[in-house]
Amino acid sequence: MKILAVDDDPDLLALVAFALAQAGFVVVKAIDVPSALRVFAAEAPDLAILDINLPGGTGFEICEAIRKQSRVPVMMLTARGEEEDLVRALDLGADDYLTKPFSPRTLLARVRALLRRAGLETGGAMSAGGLHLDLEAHTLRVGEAEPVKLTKLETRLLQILIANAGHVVGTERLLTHVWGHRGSGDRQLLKQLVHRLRQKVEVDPAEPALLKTESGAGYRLDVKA
Amino acid sequence: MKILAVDDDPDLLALVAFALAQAGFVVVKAIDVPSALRVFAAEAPDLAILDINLPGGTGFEICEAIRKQSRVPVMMLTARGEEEDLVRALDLGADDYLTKPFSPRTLLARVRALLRRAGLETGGAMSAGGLHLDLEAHTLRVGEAEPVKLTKLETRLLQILIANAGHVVGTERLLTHVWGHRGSGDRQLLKQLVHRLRQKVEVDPAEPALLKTESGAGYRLDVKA
DNA sequence: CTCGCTTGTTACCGGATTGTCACCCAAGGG
DNA sequence: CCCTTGGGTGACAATCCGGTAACAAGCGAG
Repeated sequence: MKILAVDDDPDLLALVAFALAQAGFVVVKAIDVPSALRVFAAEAPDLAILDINLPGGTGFEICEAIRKQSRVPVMMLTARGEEEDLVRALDLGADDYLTKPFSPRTLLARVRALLRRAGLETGGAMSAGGLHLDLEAHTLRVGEAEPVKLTKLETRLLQILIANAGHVVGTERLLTHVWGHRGSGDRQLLKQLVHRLRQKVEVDPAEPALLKTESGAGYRLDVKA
Repeated sequence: MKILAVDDDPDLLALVAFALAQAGFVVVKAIDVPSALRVFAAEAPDLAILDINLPGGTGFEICEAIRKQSRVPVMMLTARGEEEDLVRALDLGADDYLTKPFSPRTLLARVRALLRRAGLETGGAMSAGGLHLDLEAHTLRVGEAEPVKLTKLETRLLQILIANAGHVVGTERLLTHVWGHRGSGDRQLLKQLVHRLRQKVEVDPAEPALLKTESGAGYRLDVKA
């Protein structure tokens, strides 16, 4: 999920970007009107957060330009908190509005609400540590790296591992979750699946940093932070 | 357009109802949790405005109950303006939030924004990137080119793809949206539909620029504005 | 009824995914 | 030292899945 954040205050922009990145969003930034429009066209973000007061222009212009070509949710930020701004923003097609100062938690709650309203929240996405699994797109993103494409079985395996991040998941449970039933004696399948998954997601597949083996028990997803 | 307003303060409720009625909405009212649920079930409103503080309960309960059965937009009202309320409301699936006191104008602007967001106000047209889909005329215009005529199924497919432009939409979701039911095993229909649609809209159907395949997952509408 | 368009069905091709087998290595017990 | 066990690895086969074509079945308009 990609979010465009526009603000001319470097500190606030960094804070917003950090909060969003922590929550698993990809953030693209801009500091004025022209760069915001350029980035929007180039990156096609899923949501835009626009400061109203910008050097040489306002967030209203950006909002208006975005609305002409797209229906992505737009959230406006303002320090003023005046009703005029609010009404004007909503009339221009903005979807929400936040008054500075705001807490990162509030920002995230509102962003999530907007995405859900827009029907963009996949419903099927989970994350743990720096891992973000998209169950619908079958992709895994490790930290800020490019998403990796996964197969159906790999997705199912990661689903249960991420759901139990940091804890050992027994071989039997893995087998039944991924293949659902089976003589459940088929450990070879699991070996292969883990092997193939490691080739895709581990930096050094011979020395797994994420998908740890718990000898005699099962596997464990190691999450830092 | 029918709106449910819930508040235990008769004066405020009357004010809200009046403002909404002036703007052309049909308003149904309730003053506590049980009556709100009853009215909601009986009247099936298109939007709900809920006060948080109610005698013998809270608007949260109503919101939760509504969300279990419906996706209509919900707006919460509170006098407190505490962040806890905001976060909780949004987590429960509320779509917006207004702090008392508020002006009728603000209320209306927000209500309209919500309805627009919910797609209840769309004139039967949607666009993303350079694509413009007319749901009534069953036509698609790509950039500045001549509109292409679409069949019913093709329109439905594009509808969900455009609504999720740039994102993978899983096979299952596509099947249920277009055909709505099916043992969901009928991937062949989807294959054919996509194939036929590509013949119509892609410059080079063998090398799709718009309707991308996400192997093992689903399809994605690629928007390069 | 017939024409023409839309939708559903069957079949085949090629590449990706998954299942199977054979073998390696390391640890542990007799 | 030999054997067994559990896991990792590579190669290959079976199967699945998407793209394509051809054709049949539905269906509305005239």
